[in-house]
Amino acid sequence: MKGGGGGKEVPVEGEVSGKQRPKRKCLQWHPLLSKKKALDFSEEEEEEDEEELEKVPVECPERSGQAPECVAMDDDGEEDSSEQRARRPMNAFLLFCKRHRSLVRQEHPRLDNRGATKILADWWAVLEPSEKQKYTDMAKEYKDAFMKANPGYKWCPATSKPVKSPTHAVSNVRKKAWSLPSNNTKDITVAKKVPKTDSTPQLNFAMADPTKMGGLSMLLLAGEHALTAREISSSSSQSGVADVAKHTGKSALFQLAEISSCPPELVQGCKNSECRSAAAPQTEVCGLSQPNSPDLPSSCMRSPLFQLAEISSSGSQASVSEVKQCGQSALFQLAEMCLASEAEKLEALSSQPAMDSSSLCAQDTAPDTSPTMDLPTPSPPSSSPISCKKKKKPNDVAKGEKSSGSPKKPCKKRSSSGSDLESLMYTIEAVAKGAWGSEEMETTRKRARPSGSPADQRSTAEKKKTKPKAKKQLRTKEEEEEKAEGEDCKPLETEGSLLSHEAELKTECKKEEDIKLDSVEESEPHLSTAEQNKGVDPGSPLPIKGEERDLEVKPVVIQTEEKDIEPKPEACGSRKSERSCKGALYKTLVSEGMLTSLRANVDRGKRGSMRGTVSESEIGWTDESCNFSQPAASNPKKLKKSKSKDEPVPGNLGKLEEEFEKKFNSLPQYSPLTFDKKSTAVTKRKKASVVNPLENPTPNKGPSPSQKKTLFHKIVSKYKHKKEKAGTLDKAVAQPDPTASDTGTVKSDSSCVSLSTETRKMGDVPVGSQKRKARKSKITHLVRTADGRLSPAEADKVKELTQDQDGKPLTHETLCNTQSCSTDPGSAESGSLPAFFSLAALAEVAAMENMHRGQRAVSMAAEGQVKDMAPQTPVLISCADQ
DNA sequence: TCGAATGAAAA
DNA sequence: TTTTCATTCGA
Repeated sequence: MKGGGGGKEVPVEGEVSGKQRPKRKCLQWHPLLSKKKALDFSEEEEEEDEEELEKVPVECPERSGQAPECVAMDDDGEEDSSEQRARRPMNAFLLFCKRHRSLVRQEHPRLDNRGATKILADWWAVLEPSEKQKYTDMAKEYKDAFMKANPGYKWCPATSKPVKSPTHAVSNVRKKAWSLPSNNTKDITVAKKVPKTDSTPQLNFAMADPTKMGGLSMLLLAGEHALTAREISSSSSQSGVADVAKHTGKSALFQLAEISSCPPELVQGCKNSECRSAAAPQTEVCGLSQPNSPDLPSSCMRSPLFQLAEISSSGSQASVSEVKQCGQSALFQLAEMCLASEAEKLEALSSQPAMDSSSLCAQDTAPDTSPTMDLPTPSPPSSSPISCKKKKKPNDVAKGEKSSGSPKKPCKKRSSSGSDLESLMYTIEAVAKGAWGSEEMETTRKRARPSGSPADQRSTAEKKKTKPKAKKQLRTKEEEEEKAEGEDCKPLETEGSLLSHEAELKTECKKEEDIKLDSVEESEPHLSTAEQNKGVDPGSPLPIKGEERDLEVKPVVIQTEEKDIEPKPEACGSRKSERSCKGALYKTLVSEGMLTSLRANVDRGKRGSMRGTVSESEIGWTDESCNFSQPAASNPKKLKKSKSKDEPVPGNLGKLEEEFEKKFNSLPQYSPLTFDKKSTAVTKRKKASVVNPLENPTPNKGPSPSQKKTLFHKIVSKYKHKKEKAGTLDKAVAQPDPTASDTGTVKSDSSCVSLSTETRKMGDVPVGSQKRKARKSKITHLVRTADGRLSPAEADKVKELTQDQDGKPLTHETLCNTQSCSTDPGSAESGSLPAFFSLAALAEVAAMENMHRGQRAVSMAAEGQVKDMAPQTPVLISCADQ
């Protein structure tokens, strides 16, 4: 340990830091440090955050924190003492690994890091020079920045430490590595704040804890909202809720939700009290994270919107048990209020019976629950944040996959509850209007500004004002959902409407726009798919629903929470009559639930849980795939943001990191498919199998499904043409092309072909240092014959894969069930598109399992043939599964 | 704590 | 030329 202390200089606070821990030894260097740009965000928020952080005694860094210079200082200090050393900057490969590991893990949940690393190495090897160049440049830039920050930095600290002892230290440091970010953050924050608080840095440091980081990052990423909320809750007094609303543009409701959810609130409210135990103020994040732990990872992946939702939900989750005590009340109340007001308006309209919702919940729950599991973990909070992090993750994973832990339910509900309310509101209105389509949009907008509505009268009026933004967000979701419903009739329109919604949202929400958009985008596909899968019901019921709902609306909301836990067959039964029309509520809930699950899965990035839920997988991939397929690819921003999720980066840094992340994110993230295509490596195949399904969904975002099909054909045709030229196209890198999905696919295809040749070369050619090369030879998974046959070694792997697939079936089943419920054989088309993606994936899997040729199937899929197959195959599969 | 990869820097 | 170490996180 360090002691840094001594060395450190840290003054008083240092003492605190003194406790600190060894972490400091290696501070990670963060590019931001050098830059230290302050975030755009209000500093205040940051400060508060810091303050909160501060509470935690952190490390010494404080000093470093004070000024950017400090960074250098730290570095120096580091030199002085091993303690402070900055971490060496990551090289291109590491950056690549960092960026893609999650993907690999997603694809191969079972795969451990080693395996993942191997795969990554393979990918890296396959990666074209131009592509690599990006990472190389990034690494260089990173290094340069690092060096600037730490002029005297020596790669090998002091005398090479004897491997072990130093190593240990290092290892420790590594884990703490995050601390570095924290430092950076501090620095950054410091730069901003420097003058203000010395202590702040310390806090940041605390944040540094991986655990916190995750949580914070999540929160931060989610948006300043959380921060804002904190401020508010914290009573910083600086900004009132209204102010916050202004800043964030959030709706009051939203804010409330956040607050309720937010630890800060808990903290304040309960701060000293038990709540804290659940989530300490500093730990708040942890607290959140704990419950959300699964989320954390996901958060990375998620879009801001999701994060927000999570936050709200998480808050509730975190406290789940506690929440009841502390948190939820406010949110729920608000929701109720809103509902009531709207209900009044809509009275005529109607609401669905709780029953339906419950039933839906139950369905959703299954999938969702797994991810949501957070609750169980909560206990851990007491433990240090770090512990929380790791522990939780595992838990999450475990839970995610199977679990059905009771606690989960609450989470879901909560998350859904908040949004549900809004969604319900919208839905109701929409129903009343009777038009889900474009009109809905308008409706939602109107709602957004509830002022007009009678409800305004209520105390909620204020809230409403603020709400609009939040509502908008929700709306988007709702709209999507609604659309989804409507999709039954008009699938295509949905997208269009979404787009329009987005546009609207943008106008209204300045700050959050991006985030929302992202979220929206993400959500859209999910929702649509989910809804479709579920099989939405007949549109007819809608009107009816409205009527019934009126009365029950409130109850529904409340019930929702309670019901979450319990499926409540009763409700289903009673309302079931309406069953034909699953209420919009259900959908909403489901959709939300889906989202939640997705989030968790996504976050996890790893685990097979994703596979379990199609939607989840879709989402996860979506993000990634987006890069490829989406035209959006051109817009790094969105992608980046979404990607930001990927990076678990520290919450504190949030802002700073964001910038850095942007850069980092800007780095192309290649889909497994790409690699697969490029390299036929078996491993990749596996991924591809998974990926394909996932990717398919992605496209959804962009073009409508129908369009996709068309595109597909186009692509195919293009592909053929291009193949000839392929050589040039080899790169097949994803996103770079603005052209979007089509291009991506095409590229991949072309790349595949061309790559195959090159790939082989690559494979043959030694990639890295010769040393490594030797090791590489060891790598079996890569081995593959030109034909695609597996080498013996591969065979083993294949087996493994098969097994993996075996595991997947459950997922499929679940999907199938869902679909079956929702989809009627005939309904197909609307559902088919979304469903089919997932199905396609399933089909692939099935193929894999059944076929020794699985490989081929995969390759096929990769090429895009799958798409053709997908529609049909899925059905078959579904049947089989069932 | 190891390991699996690659790369950069130091020894 | 060889070592370290950077990231990641399951065994």
